[in-house]
Amino acid sequence: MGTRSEAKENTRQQLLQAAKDVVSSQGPTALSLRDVARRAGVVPSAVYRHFESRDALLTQLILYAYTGLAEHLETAVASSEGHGAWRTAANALRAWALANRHEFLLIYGTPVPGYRAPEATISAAVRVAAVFISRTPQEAGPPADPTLRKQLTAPAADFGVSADGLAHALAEVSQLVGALILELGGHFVGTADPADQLWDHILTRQSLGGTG
Amino acid sequence: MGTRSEAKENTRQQLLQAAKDVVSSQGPTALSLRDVARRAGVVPSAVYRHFESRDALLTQLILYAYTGLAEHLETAVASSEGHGAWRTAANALRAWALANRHEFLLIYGTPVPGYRAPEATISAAVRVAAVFISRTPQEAGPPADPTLRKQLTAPAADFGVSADGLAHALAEVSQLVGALILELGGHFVGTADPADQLWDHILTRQSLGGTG
DNA sequence: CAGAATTGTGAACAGTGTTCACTGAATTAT
DNA sequence: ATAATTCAGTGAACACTGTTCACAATTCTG
Repeated sequence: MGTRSEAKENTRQQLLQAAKDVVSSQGPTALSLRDVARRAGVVPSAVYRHFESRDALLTQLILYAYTGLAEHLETAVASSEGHGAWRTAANALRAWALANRHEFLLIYGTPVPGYRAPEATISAAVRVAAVFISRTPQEAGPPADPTLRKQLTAPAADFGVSADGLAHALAEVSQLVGALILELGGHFVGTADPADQLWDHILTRQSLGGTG
Repeated sequence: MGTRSEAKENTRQQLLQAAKDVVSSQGPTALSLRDVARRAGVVPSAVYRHFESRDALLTQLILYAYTGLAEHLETAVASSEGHGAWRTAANALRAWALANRHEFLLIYGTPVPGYRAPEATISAAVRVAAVFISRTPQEAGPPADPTLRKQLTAPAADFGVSADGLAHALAEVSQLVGALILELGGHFVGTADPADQLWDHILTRQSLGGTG
């Protein structure tokens, strides 16, 4: 230790860690650049040596949230591959969302203003999507419309599934994300709260879905 | 005119209108109390004669968003009652969400920090939910688990449907909201973008769903 | 008409993100 | 080895934010 670039990396990591702590416990709106600097033992303007702006710092946190979720999902499905992989992935998604609600909402909640996804974030998002897309049953549900199939054929090829399979996956993931958003937003209070049973019910519906 | 209470109502309405304009065009994070005061031609501290805080002002906007959506849905289904009412409601939901994205995210996106739903908001939320719940097919999808059915029986009675029907509605609404959240968040870019066809596909799946 | 109530004022406070001239030490070039 | 350059970190400033408070002015009430 002792080199300048090492020092730079150190305080950068301290800034990131402080920012993660704040977001994880209080959410992104509570993220103050000055507070982060304070926690890292540095003056506010020093943060600009490492990040272009407060939003750029937040963008980094979004990236970490994506990769954290992707790794969580991948290890979950890896330890129980085969049948029921979709259910395993779905349950891992919910477990992660409940344990990291602010990070989950950072990804799937209201987009942060002026945020344009950088390349690294996109690939991390694809990692998350791939876990589900590659584990969707091939011939479940009604076939996609010709227009939809045409739209999805190319991207489906990238994931190694059929257009119908991708359409199926997108529809099902929408349901999972929607249920979690509603649960985290307290929209099930008065009906399905806690939402554990409803979640199981949704998974059962999904595994029974299809034309036959 | 000329009375004090009328004047109070006037500036209050001006403040609300200004706030609505900002949120509608730039989203809630761009809502500045000082800016709202400026637009209403009043000094910042005067806002506190009408609203407890900036968050209280935002809460009012959430309420307006709820009632606006509820009215939109109700008129949509009223003008085409009968068969296909669910599809009509769903399409009205999407149309409203796309035309009022910030308001939609105000309701279903990341919850604003420190927000506790007041009574008026809850009843408006119920209005929205009721449009869908009362139009769900009774015997579609797998039956709910005993635990889930027990949980949902009482609230289902309030809506005049069975517990299974409510479980069905909650699952389907989750899918609709999830698809819209993902669409508005740009998560379909690269796959189902624009998402019109995927939306239709989801609605078709929903109308075909069920055990028979 | 006198007194109470309350809408709006203007100044102040603590906080925010961001910019910029600067310092001092580590790196590189001579 | 010495001089030049790079650059992480500093501290002061700017324009902004939400919020509070003593005060003025006007309307309502007894």
